[in-house]
Amino acid sequence: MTEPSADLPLGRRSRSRPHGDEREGRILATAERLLADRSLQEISIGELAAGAGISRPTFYFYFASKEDVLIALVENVVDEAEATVGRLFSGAPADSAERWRGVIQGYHDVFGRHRRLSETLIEARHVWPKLSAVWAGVQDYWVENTARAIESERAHGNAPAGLPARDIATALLQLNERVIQADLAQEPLRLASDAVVPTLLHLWHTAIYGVPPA
Amino acid sequence: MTEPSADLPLGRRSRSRPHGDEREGRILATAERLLADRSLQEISIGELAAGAGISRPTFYFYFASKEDVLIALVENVVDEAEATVGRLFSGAPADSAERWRGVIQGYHDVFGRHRRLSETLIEARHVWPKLSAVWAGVQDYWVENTARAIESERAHGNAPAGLPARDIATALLQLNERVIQADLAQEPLRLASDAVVPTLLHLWHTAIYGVPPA
DNA sequence: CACGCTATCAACACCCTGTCGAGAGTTACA
DNA sequence: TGTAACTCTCGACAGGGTGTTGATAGCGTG
Repeated sequence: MTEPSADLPLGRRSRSRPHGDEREGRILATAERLLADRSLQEISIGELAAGAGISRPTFYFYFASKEDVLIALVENVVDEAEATVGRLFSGAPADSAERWRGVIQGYHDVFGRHRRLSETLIEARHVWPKLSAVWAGVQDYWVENTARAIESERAHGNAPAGLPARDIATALLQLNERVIQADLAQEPLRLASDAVVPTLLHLWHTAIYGVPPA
Repeated sequence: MTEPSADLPLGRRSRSRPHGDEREGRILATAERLLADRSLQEISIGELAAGAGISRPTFYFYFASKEDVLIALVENVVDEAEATVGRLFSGAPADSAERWRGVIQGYHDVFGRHRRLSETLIEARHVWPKLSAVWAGVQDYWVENTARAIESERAHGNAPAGLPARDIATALLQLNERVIQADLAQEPLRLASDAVVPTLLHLWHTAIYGVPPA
């Protein structure tokens, strides 16, 4: 029994809830608290357990790994982002430049509101495959919406035809991700915080319409 | 003596070379070989040492850490990139669209030629501070050159004035990094390999000139 | 009240890192 | 040529992390 049996839902063990839900919440809260100072790699499962007032083996009763803790944390942020940005895609766009600004600003705000967690997410994505899949789903949702919006602008004659809308949308969202990441992590080479949204908007607007924003 | 004395060059111990240079080369070769299958995090120093035919403590005679091995490896790729792309900035640009295509293509080719190593570099950047500093220097060199080229296009009346050239250059290079990373790592959400250069070129061209490439 | 389920943890096996100290081999030169 | 210094090597250790096992305590329910 060294390898995990792949036919069980590995995430957490049980979904009945006598009162162990509180423990679970305490583990999550501890993780978010410790994340303020150190990366997830530097935080041990022992610390997470101690912070929640349980022993290390008990941690494994609630989560199969650190990765699962992170995923649970990330799901909240993702929900928040969809609530903030998703709205902008569904409503009728009054002014298109304003719509794109809203998308970029929203993306920037949500990540900024959970700075350390977002940083952790984007860094840890490459290390943990399950997290990677979760994040890919989120990205796909945004690319899909963006591509549809670009096509709609083209159909209305507001934007010229050109490269596939989905390709442009993919590149633009990866652009956002990287620029915002550099900002969050205060990387040595980054845009000044207040230049992030204008610069991104410039790239989005020229890429979509062929002209800079008004 | 638990903490390292910070006044020594920690990278390697000595610079006389009886024949230990060969060992050093074997460690690097082993690292590059093992990197083909697994991430650097998954490769232990014991394996690196075994691959080079030495014991684990002996590894520490040549390198202070795995990070230093990676940095040594990365320096080669960086030199190659500067040789390929740097040339394009110094020569007089015949056709400007061609020049930018050359920059993007060069960037893409060099990374593609060292796929796994580039992937490792970009993922590991966040984990290891010394590597992070090395990479920041490289990025800065490219941003500087790109910003100068944009300003030169503006001065010649080929590109309109607008946002600070350095901000645009920073965003564009981060765009490249992220899009190429997704391609190298075969992330689920990525551009098709042959769409990478055209799409990037479109974003660069519209961002700099306000119009799509011819 | 006894069975099953939730919840808990001490102890274990294992792997990884980095260091210490004792040496073997080589060179340099007195 | 003997010895001192320097290069290079590794066994053994200390310390820390992960994930599992197996024993156990309490709770609810038929």
